[in-house]
Amino acid sequence: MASSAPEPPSPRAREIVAAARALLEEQGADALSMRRLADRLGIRAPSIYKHLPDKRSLEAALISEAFEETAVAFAAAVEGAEEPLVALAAAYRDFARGHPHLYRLMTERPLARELLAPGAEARAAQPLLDAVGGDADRARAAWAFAHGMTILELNGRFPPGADLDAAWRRGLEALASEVEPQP
Amino acid sequence: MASSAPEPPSPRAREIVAAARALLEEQGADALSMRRLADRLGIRAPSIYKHLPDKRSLEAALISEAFEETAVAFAAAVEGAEEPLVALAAAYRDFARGHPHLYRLMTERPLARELLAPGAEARAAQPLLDAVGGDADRARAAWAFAHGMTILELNGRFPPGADLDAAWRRGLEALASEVEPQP
DNA sequence: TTGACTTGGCTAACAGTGTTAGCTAGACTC
DNA sequence: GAGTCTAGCTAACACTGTTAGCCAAGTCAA
Repeated sequence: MASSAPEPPSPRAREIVAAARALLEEQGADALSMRRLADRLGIRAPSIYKHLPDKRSLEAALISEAFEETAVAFAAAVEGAEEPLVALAAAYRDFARGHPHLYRLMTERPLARELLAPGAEARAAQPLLDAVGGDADRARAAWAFAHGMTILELNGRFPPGADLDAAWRRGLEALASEVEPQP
Repeated sequence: MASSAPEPPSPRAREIVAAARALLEEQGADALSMRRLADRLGIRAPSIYKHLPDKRSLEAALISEAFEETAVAFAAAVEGAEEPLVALAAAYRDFARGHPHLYRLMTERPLARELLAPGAEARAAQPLLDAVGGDADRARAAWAFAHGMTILELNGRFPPGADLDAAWRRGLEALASEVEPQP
């Protein structure tokens, strides 16, 4: 039933994924075609299928890798921070701005979880849960806010002169504190 | 320099856009190809180009239409509401759940603003600005939160059992009130 | 050393995508 | 009636992901 257990990638598969990463980051998702990827590797597109079952798994490998990187970056940002949520938000935004195409790939479609490295998604999410003291509702609201700000900015959806730093601050202030129980 | 002024669509063009809307809503973005659209209209794909310059404009027409619809729905939701931001958020979420493929089309890529009906985007945004009393920073933070919750839900990114109503409430409570100036 | 098997390339091909060029039947207009 | 415009058509191009089948080179066991 599961389409394919995520076998540990061979060295050659890892080379291919690395080339795909470079291609994606340099030229965006539209440029990440099997033929262009093969070109970059000096081989023909069908040869890629000797190492990876299909394009979905290639993308899943990129996403797994990105989850591991964000897990490290976010944990470092939260560690010892005075305002963990603010620090985490800054790290989140930095990652997305530094890797816009990768960030889009990670978020814009339903996740092929069965193809990801087990636990990668959870490891990336852990620093946020820590930052809000385990309050899952607050964590989800904060993630939604951060993702919304990020993707709307990446997609150029805010007006040109908009002060996005101010909007980030406004949202984080609102979400930073515990909510008092309703009287 | 501008790729093409958005000429007022001919009646036939409007029929084509209507068929595209139905196709999109029923079967999703992947199904919205020029050939499948032509099939539904009983013609061949190249004939569509007699009425619309390209697929981008077709999508832009769908997005314009959706902006007009949301402008009406959101204005109605805010009008006379006790908690305008909460009412607006409910209307926003309802629209996205009722038209998930259309919502994705509207938000997932940079907007081809030059192809949209002039003012459509602004009309759709106005109710939010009203709901937050003209505070642009709060409006952007609220939009980001709502879009984040919406698209992460549509993409199945929250864990299966997650109480999203609670996360929505948590975020809206935080964003509903003015922020007191920092002491 | 030889024979068998595996690895990792290759070409050719298929069905699908958006799009363009060029043809034409019919309707409309002077 | 002649000319022109409209809205369809077929054929084709350059792409996309993917499969089938071939083959040279390397590995390994008898």
